Amino acid sequence: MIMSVALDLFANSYYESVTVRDIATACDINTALIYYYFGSKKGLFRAAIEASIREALFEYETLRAEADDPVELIEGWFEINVRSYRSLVRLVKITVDYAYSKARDEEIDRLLHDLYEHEIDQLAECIEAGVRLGRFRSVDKRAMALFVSVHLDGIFLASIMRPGTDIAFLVANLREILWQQLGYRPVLAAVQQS
Amino acid sequence: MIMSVALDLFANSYYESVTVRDIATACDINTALIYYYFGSKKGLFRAAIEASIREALFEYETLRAEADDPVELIEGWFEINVRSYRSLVRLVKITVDYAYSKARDEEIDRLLHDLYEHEIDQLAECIEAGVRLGRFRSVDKRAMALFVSVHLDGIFLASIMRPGTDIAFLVANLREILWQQLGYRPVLAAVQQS
Amino acid sequence: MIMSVALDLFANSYYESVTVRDIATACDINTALIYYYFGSKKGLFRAAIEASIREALFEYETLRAEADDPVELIEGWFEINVRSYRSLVRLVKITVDYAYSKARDEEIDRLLHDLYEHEIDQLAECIEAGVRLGRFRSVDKRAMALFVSVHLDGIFLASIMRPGTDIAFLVANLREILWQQLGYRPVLAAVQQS
Amino acid sequence: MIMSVALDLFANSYYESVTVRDIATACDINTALIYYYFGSKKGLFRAAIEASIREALFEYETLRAEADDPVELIEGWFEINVRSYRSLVRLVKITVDYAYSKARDEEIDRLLHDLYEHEIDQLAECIEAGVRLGRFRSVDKRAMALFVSVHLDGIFLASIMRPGTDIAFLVANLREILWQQLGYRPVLAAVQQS
DNA sequence: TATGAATGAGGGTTCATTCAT
DNA sequence: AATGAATGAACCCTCATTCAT
Repeated sequence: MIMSVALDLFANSYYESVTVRDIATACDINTALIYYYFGSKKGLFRAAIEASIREALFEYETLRAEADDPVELIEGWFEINVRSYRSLVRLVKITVDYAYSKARDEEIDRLLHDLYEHEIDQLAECIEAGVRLGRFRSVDKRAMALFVSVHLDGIFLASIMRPGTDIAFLVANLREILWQQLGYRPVLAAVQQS
Repeated sequence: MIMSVALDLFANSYYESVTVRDIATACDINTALIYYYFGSKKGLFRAAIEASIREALFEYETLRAEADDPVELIEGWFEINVRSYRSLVRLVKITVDYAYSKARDEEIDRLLHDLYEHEIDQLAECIEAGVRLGRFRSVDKRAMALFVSVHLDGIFLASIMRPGTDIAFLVANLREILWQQLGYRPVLAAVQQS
Repeated sequence: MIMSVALDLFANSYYESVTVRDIATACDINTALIYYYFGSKKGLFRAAIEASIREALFEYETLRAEADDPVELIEGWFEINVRSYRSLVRLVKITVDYAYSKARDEEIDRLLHDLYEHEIDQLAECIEAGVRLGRFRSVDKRAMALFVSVHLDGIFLASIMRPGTDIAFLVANLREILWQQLGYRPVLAAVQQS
Repeated sequence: MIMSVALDLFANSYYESVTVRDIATACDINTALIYYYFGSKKGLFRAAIEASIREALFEYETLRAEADDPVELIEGWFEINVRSYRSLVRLVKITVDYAYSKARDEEIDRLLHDLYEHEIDQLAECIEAGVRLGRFRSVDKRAMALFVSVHLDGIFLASIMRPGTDIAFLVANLREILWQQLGYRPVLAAVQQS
């Protein structure tokens, strides 16, 4: 699909430095065809970023449907972020680009806001549930959720800006600190259990 | 100074979407003059990013010269990041741009590496000193330093990507968690109350 | 055809002083179209010079196919040079430009070399044939061919540098001297009278 | 002197492709100084070409003052052209450039015309003298002079356009043909005599 | 006499976009 | 649905030239 290629190209440089011809060539199609499908370069960008956000939202949604236990959910959430690391970093990159672009789009703005809101809501809910179940210490659930979410962004940013960053290590570090903050003793990782 | 204006413009959109004419107009000078001084758009970019990095390094250096106590140094470091928030976010933005630019430059690469290395070294040193003095719990000093540094990047990224982000709050949050992790009780008014 | 217009413009001033915009305007097309077809100004120049050389080679080839008698061939060759004088001078001019251009091109170099080599070969062959048939005095055929070829260049150069030069007269002059050198008495009307 | 450097640069590429900065740099002076001395780029070009023409005229003048015998004069003339070949080719090149430049200048036009006229006059005079002395066959002196002059231009052009051209050989060739045309038997060159 | 700084005009080239087919 | 040809606007950069010193 055209959008997938465009997404990769947009993620690998700037919006402005990816030419429509580049995308067309990468897709092995004619330039004009992109206009036939997406109307404009911006239209293609919007479609691509929307797809990427929806994909990320879908993964979180899926996790929620599959797990129930708060610890399990949080662990699953960390796993997703390590597993889907590539496409998430890509999304972060494109979103940074978008944040500075003049061409704001309400639909995209709402989707982005939803994505972050959703992430924090879900984390906060898990924490609350854990507290309710007496497994976590009582903390400001939203502040803690925001803390984790922001740190994850930091990890993605680090993977962009600091060559040789070990994402898995940083996520593990964050995870441990989170459990400490929540006064939770993990059972020394899922690996041991199975 | 031309570089300062250029820095602002580069930080406020992409490298590619800032035209040399834009910069010249903003500086109220002739386009050709930029080429007279910097040789090329890339040359200007390099000069600007270098200046920004040096400025950040200089602030850290100054702090180190002024303070001695580890807690004081760390508090000072947090303060710098809140105070110089605008120019640091600007640097983060430009650096992300640079990370994806094809035109890598050894000098800039080294400066960026130094900047991060320096930051972590200094934090690690402070933590070690605190541990030696018996004021902090014994922890993996480099992992902890990396944790703080990465989280700070996350805060800057959040301020770019999430409208309405309260940097001061996020930094205070990080600070508190750091002290907790280090087993240190800060004595600062606002924090004491909670 | 774009190339033909470009050829004229290139021939009428320098390569550097003909702007792509000039050519586009003269062709009544858009500037970008030239890049669409030729990739660059240099590309257009190369294409134009190549076409000109091929055209000249083609004329000589045609002559050879049509005539057989050495005298006839040489006379035909003189005729071509008088008849196609405009495009040949144009080629000389462009070639001088090219000789001083930094952008040498193997393909063009070979074509130019071929053009001159071909001219001399053909003249030498004619002379040899004439000698064999006992119609010409025995001479160093290649030196004589080179002599004629070089003199023709001189005529073209003169037509560029000396306003009011009468090409036809100079060619007739050269022709007469050649026949004298070859000990041949032409039977053409105008010449017989003198 | 500035003019000498400019002459070299102009001769080695086009007028338009030599920048005033190039010349200034080559002279190790400031760009503005050229404007101080010559008023404009064109002014410098005019001064340079004038100097070159005068130099050539001076050489011919000198020859005339030194020799008297027609054969000697013609031989001397051939010698000058071989000896000063480099600066003469340079003049030819610059003159071709000039011929196509829009910036015609009456003074330069007259000088150029004089140069050629002078050359032909002198040759014609020599031929006439030789005929009068019974050493040359009776010929159309001006046609013959023009023939030699044009051929020499051809040789210079060939040296520009055909790599590996042997100027000395071509001049010797021309010389021999001239003597044949004049029915003069040279004493098998100065070399044999000494 | 000599210079560094500054400028306006324009040149080659690219690119998003459109149109006829 | 798909394409090759065509375009206008703009971009980076260079250059002849001027000016204050």
